[in-house]
Order: sequence, then C-alpha cells, then structure tokens
Amino acid sequence: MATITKEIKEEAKRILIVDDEPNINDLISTSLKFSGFDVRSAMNGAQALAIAEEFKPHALVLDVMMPGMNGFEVCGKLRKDGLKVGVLFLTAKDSTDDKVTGLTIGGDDYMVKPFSLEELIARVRAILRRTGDIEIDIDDELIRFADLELNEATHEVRRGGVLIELSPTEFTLLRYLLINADRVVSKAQILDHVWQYDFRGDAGIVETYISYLRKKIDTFEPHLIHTVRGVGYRLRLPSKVA
Amino acid sequence: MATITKEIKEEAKRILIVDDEPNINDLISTSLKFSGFDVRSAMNGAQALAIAEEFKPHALVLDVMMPGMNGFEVCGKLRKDGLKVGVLFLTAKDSTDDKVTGLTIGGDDYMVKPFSLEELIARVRAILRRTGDIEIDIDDELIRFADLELNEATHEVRRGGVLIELSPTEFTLLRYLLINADRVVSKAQILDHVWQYDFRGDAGIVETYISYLRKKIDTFEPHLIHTVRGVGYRLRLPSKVA
DNA sequence: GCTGATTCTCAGTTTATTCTCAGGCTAATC
DNA sequence: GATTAGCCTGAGAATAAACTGAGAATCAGC
Repeated sequence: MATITKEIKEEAKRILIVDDEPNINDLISTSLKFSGFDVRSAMNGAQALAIAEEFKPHALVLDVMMPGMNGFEVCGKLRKDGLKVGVLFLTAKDSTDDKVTGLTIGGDDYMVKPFSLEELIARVRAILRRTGDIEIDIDDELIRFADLELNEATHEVRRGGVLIELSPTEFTLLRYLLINADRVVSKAQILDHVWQYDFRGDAGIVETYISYLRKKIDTFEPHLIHTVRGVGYRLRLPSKVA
Repeated sequence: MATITKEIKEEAKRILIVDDEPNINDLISTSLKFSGFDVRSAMNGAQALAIAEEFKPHALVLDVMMPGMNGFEVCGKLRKDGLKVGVLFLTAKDSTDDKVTGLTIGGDDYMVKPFSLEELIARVRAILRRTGDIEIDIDDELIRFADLELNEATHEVRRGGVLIELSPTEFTLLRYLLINADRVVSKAQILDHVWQYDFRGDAGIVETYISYLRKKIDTFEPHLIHTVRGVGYRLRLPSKVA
C-alpha cells in the first residue's frame, strides 16, 4: 500500500512542535506521530531550545504568539546556533502579522489558525522536501491514480491530461481520497482530515463536496469516486477483479 | 484456521474500558474478553487512572460523558503520563460533541451509541493495528475462508475472486460468521454482535439476513453457510464431517 | 467597499436498506 | 405418514442514507 511506503520513508524525520496551547500541541503531535514522524513537543521557547539541542529536529512547527519568547525569537536563536531547519510558523487568524510572510522566503512556510491537520502534514512534508539534504523525490510531489493526477507543487489536477480547476477544499478532499486510494474512508474521517479542526457542522458538507468533485473530475467513464453506502467513499477503478 | 491465529496474536493485548453505565461496561467487557483480549474495566475517570498505571493498556474504550472527569480529561491525563495508547471514544447520539471529531486524527476513533459489538471489536482491532509498534500486517485487513474473502480496508467481499456487493448489515454479519468460521453461532449471538445492542426485535431478522447472504455468496457449490437446526449457523466446507 | 469565488446550509428527491410478516418448506418425532 | 417446531424466503411497508440544486453567508482580491 502507498500509505505504508510513505510511513516507512518518513519514520526517521524528527519534528519539534512548539505551542503553548496544550490542546493544539497535542493535536498536532498526535497527528504527526500518526503520519510516521518522530515527534517531540515543547510548551515554550526556552524549553524548545533545550530540546532542540539534543533532539536535532529536521523541521519545526512553531507558534508565533507565545508568552515569553515568541516564535521568531526562538527560530532566530536556533539558527544562530547553526541548526539548519525548515520552520512552519503558526499564527492566529486576526493577527495579520506581516512579518511572517516576509520570513517565509526560505524553506519556511506559515499557516493561519485554525488549519486542517491534513494541510499541516502536507506542509511539513513540503518543508522537509525543500530543506532536507535528501534528494527530492519527484513522485512525492505527484499523486497518481488511474488517469487522475494531482500535483502538490503546482496545485494542479489533471484527468486524462486535461487540466481541471478545483477550489482549495475540493483539492484537499481529492488529495485525501488519493492518499487513501482503494480504501474506504468514512465521512467522519474525511471531515477530520480535510476540514479545519474547529469546524462545527455536520457531515452533510462532505456529500456536497463529493458531488462537486464528481461534477468536475468524474463525469465520464470510468467513474473513480464510489459510494460505499453506510460506510463512506472510495476511490477505485470499476473492473478490479483480482 | 484464521481465527486461531488472530486470537493468539491478540491474546496479549490489554484493553481498558471506562464507562459509568454498568450494563454497557459489562457488555463491552464480556465481548472483548471473548474476542481474546485482556480486559480490565473502570466505572469512572479516577478509577481509570489508577488501573491504567499498573495495567498499561494497549488501547482504551472511553465513554465521553461521565460524571466527574469526562473522557477527554481522562485521555489527556493518561497521555500526559506518557501512556501511548489508541482510544476509542463512545458518545451519545444526541450529544453532537464536536470535540471528538478533532481528536480522532491520531490513532483514535469514536463511535456513537448505540453500536453493534462486532463493529466495536472491529474498531478496537483497527486502533491496535494503527497505534501498535508492531509492523503493519496487510493480511490483518483480510479475512479468508475457503474461496471467500472479506477485506476490511476496501470493504470488498469476493467469492472465488468475484466481487460481491453487500449492504452494511450483510457485511457485518458475514464478518461475524467468518471470525467464527467452523464454529456454530446461535441466532442470539448473532443478534448480540451484529445488531445494535438496543435492537428490540425478534431473531427472525437473522434468518432473513442469512437468506440474503446465501443468495449473494452461496448460490453455487460448495455451500459454506450451513444451518444447524435448533442451534444456529456454521460456516464450513462440506467435506468436513464433524 | 465592491465583486466574484467559495464555502456552507438546507430541503426535496431518489435510491438503498432494514425490518415485519405470512405462507411454504424441511426435518425430526411419534 | 401425520404432526409439529424450526427454518426459509418473497413481498412490501417503513426507514435511513445519499445526491443535488438553490440560495445565504463568508472570504479574498481589487
């Protein structure tokens, strides 16, 4: 399975999470662990510096707004110590902190809270790809299933070579389906992974977006998005008799 | 037999159940014990923490709504203590507890009451599969008997390689028969495991569903589903006279 | 602040599934 | 071989899940 390969490939990568909100910290930590990363977390800047020294992370997930040392300061100190890491900054929605955008020129990136965990994982992967001393794996940027392909780098989606315009949510949903190609994913799982973690609404929205996706990428044969009634959805080729 | 292998593999796995309703607690406990797990149960959060400390469970079945400490708090405290466990949260139907969805990102999962016991067992297994430090066994997702196979991940059922469409209940029933392959299971047992535990109807429905299953997977030789008159049903190959 | 795109809600429609029931069948018993 | 309890199965009503269109609310770019 594609999932397993991915997990094995990433299992050595070390990520340090720095966030003072325990809930968010936990959520991110659990989620990255589940994706196969080696995770350590800190509640504040000082702790982060201490852990980083011996943990030598490959990437940082760093909250900008923290009591005491803020995210930029933490990042600055670590870089001064010669630690070569990519950083994913987390900022609150209202604080239109323009500083962040400026800092993301390098291998860094930033996300506005609240985000979807799926998005976070995707970005952490992107950072590792860019800053890591690992060779860039082209297949890593391109997820393919049948004649459907999704390019992480360009954010392009093609079906049978034809470019298809997708909205951000449609894109994330399709990515999630592609990552789990051939497996059934429940509406609850989709909601957890594709929508922002503070989304308070019912699973009906998943149906709506599946409908959107079908209209855009699945109007002709062979159909790829299949409903498994009472369970969820599944991306698959119709005539798979094995 | 597949069943035996499974049981041996799982017999070491420790599950802690935390639910304040004695009936539900008992029901889950008995059912998991029967499936070969090492089970301990607690009636409230405080008790759970105490037991967990020495019992070191591999997975938790945790009711969200409890007097005193709620499920999330219990989970949080245990994780803080460094206990690495997957959690299956149980929530009441009406309580649209949005927190749950966010928390299910890791190896965790949740179920809405009332559920069927078979579904609960399937999910506990899934959690152990994901969070365990054991390598992922692909065969774990596949239950096979004779030329009949059931795939948990894709929700596909095949007989002699031919794909067969089953409704959710038919699927769960077949899974239950497969897990107990070669053993006689009574209609009452089937009702307890496959149907939701609050189902108030007569066992006649089992007959109906057995009939459905036979029409779908057992129309040709050799027949696998056998009636044991006055006792129940048994999945077996005809040559085996016992 | 306007405009267009996107997200989300909702309700009507369609379709699949669940469940009940009754009459027919089968196998054990006398 | 008649009787009876247990089982099978078809038909149909009740229920539940999923699809989709339309519109309101929200967001992003200008």
